[in-house]
Amino acid sequence: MRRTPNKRPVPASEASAAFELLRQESLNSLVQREIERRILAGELMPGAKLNEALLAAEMGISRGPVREAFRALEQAGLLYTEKNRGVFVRQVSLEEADEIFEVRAALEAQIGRLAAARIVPEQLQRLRSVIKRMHAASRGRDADAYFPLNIEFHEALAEVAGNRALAANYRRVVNELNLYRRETLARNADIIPVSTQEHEAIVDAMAKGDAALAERLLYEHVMNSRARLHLALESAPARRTKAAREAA
Amino acid sequence: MRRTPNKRPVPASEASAAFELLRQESLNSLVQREIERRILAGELMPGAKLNEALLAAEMGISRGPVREAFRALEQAGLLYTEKNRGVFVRQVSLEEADEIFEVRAALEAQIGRLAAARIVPEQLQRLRSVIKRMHAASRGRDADAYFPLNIEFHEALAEVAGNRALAANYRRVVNELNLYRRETLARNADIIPVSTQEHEAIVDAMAKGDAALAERLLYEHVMNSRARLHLALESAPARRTKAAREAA
DNA sequence: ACATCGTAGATTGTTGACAATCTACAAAGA
DNA sequence: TCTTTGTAGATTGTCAACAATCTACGATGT
Repeated sequence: MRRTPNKRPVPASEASAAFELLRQESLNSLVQREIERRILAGELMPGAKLNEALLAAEMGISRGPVREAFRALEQAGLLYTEKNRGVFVRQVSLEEADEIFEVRAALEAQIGRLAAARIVPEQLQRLRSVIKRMHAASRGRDADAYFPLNIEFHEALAEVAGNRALAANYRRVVNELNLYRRETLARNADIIPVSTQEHEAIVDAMAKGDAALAERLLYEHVMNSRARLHLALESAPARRTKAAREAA
Repeated sequence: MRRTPNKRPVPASEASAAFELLRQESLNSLVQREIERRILAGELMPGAKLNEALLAAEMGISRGPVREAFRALEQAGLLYTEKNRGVFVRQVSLEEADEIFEVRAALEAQIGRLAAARIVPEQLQRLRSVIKRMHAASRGRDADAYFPLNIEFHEALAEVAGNRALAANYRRVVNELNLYRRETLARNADIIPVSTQEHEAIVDAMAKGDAALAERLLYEHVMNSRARLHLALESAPARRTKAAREAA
């Protein structure tokens, strides 16, 4: 590191690690990951404003790298910029979410098709273990436990498909979907048993090596998720969120 | 504009236009579009290095906005950065291109499904007009005329599908595919008649409102394009490009 | 009381300068 | 001749300062 008036010396044990880190990562990529983490963790809600100077000060750096990270995250669809007014966490409307679900369905269908053709017993076993834990969460009606399992399941599928470009596109789309009202999305315990059942059918199709079936089941699974979201919105109406109020 | 020591006064007629432009667009977005244009126009070949200071000087601005544009284009998949060495136009290998074709196939299939359900006579007429011009290019074996028609056709389909998120994803993926050896891709006159025929079948399916057929035909059309690329590579082997040499 | 105007403070957009790293090339040694 | 070392120039990474714009709020006039 060079010219670091605000950083005290670091113990040698950390020093080499920090050295290696800074050797290949520049500040803007660190900032980018940190902001992304805060958004996905829910610390930054959709519609929230990000202050350049404040963020830079928090991280002990200047505004340049922060601005670069902003541009990358804007392109990734997580932020949007209003000139001379600032950058904000993107808000995804229900209409946009509906559209993104259709993109996700297409990508997941392709993931299913490829994964069914390439899956090996070891990977199949891992998927079944996830489903086993899903059943447990389902019996306990434990939505907080189910949510990460759902992510793990689809993430594992994306890996099995063995197509890095496809997996990267899938991840970006899912990230965008998470910008739709984080707090109400898929936190409904009622849908867990149905969703688990669909997951199980998908794995069964893959065990049989039935690519066409896996493709169709995954497509329908995504579109069913969308339908379940709409259903949940109708039954639990108009609990307006902070982000939604700020938008209005 | 403020503090412009290197820009002479502008005639009043232009002034208001420039004023309105700068009112909503910041420099980094202008730089971003300019670089994107140069890449898509082939002025910047895959593997080429972009010099921050040089680009900034060419456009009469400082390096800050240029760096911001770099980060956005990096996220968009058009550039990649090697720390302390610079940014380069991304090179897409044949293996990557194969993967991206599978992503494109999934997206186009979805476009086909949706477009078949939503297309109106006016849009159908426009597609048929494109195909008519394709036949003309096919008879004349005019690859230079066919290439933009192909883009226009698929672009029109993406519009008909009526899903902005899907169209945006489609465009990014196609842009990435164009980074695979621009000079050899799809410039082969032999494939024009076959490709035109496939396009025609797709439009026919949409005219019938057969979503499932349109979906399948578009999927196969993309995968056939991939196969035709491989075929062309085998028959016209190892004409190594400047970009490929630099990569080695 | 209400609307309009104007000013002060805060925030973003852009710049130029400095530090760190890389690259090319020449000098020194085997 | 070949390899290694070292140095100068070029290029990237980061920073701090300045300019332009926006926002909030009070003064002014009706």
